[in-house]
Amino acid sequence: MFTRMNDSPSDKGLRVFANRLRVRFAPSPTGFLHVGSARTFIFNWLYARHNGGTMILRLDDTDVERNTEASVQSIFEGLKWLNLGWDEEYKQSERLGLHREMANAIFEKGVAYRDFTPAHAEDSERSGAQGPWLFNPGMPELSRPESDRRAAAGEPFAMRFRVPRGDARPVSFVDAVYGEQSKSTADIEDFALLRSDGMPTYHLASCADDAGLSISHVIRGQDHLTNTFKHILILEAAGIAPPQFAHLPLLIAPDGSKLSKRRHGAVVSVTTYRDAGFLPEAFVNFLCLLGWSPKDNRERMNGKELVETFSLEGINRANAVVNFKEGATSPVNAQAEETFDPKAVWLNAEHIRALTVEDLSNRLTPIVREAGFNVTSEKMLQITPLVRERIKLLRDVLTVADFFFVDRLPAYDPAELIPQKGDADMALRALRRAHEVLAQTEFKHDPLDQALRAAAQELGLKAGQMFQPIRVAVCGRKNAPPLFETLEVLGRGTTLERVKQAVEKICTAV
RNA sequence: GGCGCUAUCGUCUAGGGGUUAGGACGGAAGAUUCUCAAUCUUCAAACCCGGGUUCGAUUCCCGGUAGCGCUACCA
Repeated sequence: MFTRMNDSPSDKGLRVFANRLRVRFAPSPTGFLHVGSARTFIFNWLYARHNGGTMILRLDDTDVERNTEASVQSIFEGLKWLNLGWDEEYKQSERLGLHREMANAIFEKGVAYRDFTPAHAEDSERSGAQGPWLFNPGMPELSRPESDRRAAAGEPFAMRFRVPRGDARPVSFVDAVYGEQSKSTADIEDFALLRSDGMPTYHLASCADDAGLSISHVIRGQDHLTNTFKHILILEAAGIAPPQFAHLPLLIAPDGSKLSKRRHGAVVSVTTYRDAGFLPEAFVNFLCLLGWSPKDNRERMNGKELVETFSLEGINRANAVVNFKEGATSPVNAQAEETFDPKAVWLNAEHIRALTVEDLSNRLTPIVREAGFNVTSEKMLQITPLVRERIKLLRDVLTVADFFFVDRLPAYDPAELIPQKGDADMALRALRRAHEVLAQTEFKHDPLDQALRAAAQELGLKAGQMFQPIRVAVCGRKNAPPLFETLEVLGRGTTLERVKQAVEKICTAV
């Protein structure tokens, strides 16, 4: 919890939220919503809800060069799909005054200095990771009078934090996940607070806003673990007590590299999961299981259970692999299930089966309609129980139940109509007899079952030998939902028509 | 290069000084229903390496190795 200390840069912007648990998710709008970011959002949200705290969304948009409105929209789109919500919303770019005040306060205190080195035109092959380590990436510090003179002359400068070096000391904090952390100031460079265009850097803006918004717990990716030492330094200089930190292990690709859209494709974007037919609750569940465990062997959990069970103690420290298939193409196609982490797909199927028929039906209907089929809600309600245990992703309904939606069956191989250990003649006999039986049997499960079994016996066929040709005739393929339920939904007219067509198909094929 | 973090089945993980190292996904085999799916049963599959501490380490400590992160006027 932030407690105000003396010396704070300003009272403006430092609203005091009395002793409440407040967390934030602070994405920078430079791309789509990444699965790793989504998980960070979820963990923050869970922590807030579990403890009755406040969830804040803050757009960290201080990098004017890279931010785009499209990205803002795409992040909202992803978050909206997650369907978790948040309580307060801010934009860093609207809080610049606060950031500058903090920078100036630190400068006036003598803990920061101006660096007039021109900004490097950043290039991709920034190999600064080699060579000797520089405590000051820019230029040596100028005397204050000269610094003032050049600043007054209008020369642009970046503002750097002067990290104690000759009198190096350890900077430490306790991370809720990684435990005690410590690093010597001798190993921390003079990082920038303000860019030469006057915009704050991430470090400064983040600290100022976390303080300003009274963030009590900063839960973020482990890539910020070492940055935290800088943040502690900033906070110290500004006279503000640091929040509680909890760093999350990172989500990585099967090859151990970090998730990147360029290298790994659409599987790293949240909306891809939405478009492929994942249930948001299943996706959230899946992400939770990456780097966190309820420790009681539970896998499928709904939102309520997650909120009840979630704790920072359950978070582990090793990076987690999102086990998708490398090099997969568009996930919204027939191979979708091969593309995603198998566990995500399985969990989705689990959640689908846990849905009520009405709920599932409501989620399936728009997908079917968008695919160009006219289907009434009533009919979807009938079809849903037949597909529920056969689909893993919502979109699978299009391939599993297609024959319910079309007027004419797509072409299929007449050989499919021939039953096990049978021939074309057997198929013909079965179908002709089926046509007669179906013409006069009530289209309900039990009567159909009895009549068709009796017919099979009459013809000296095994039940399967009777049913299979009918199944293929009405579904156009061998693998389909149970026959009698299917016929019931299809109705007599369609059924008889398709059986008749099957008979003709065999005749012309022979 | 420097600094930091991490290391249990292919993947996600539980566990922890003495265990047959547990579960899940995926894989294999079988049972079951009119096919498929679902369900059930069974099987294969792991403590990175080397020292130390200890009666005993996968577990604790140190070192190595590997991976990841930071080392930007990106976040």
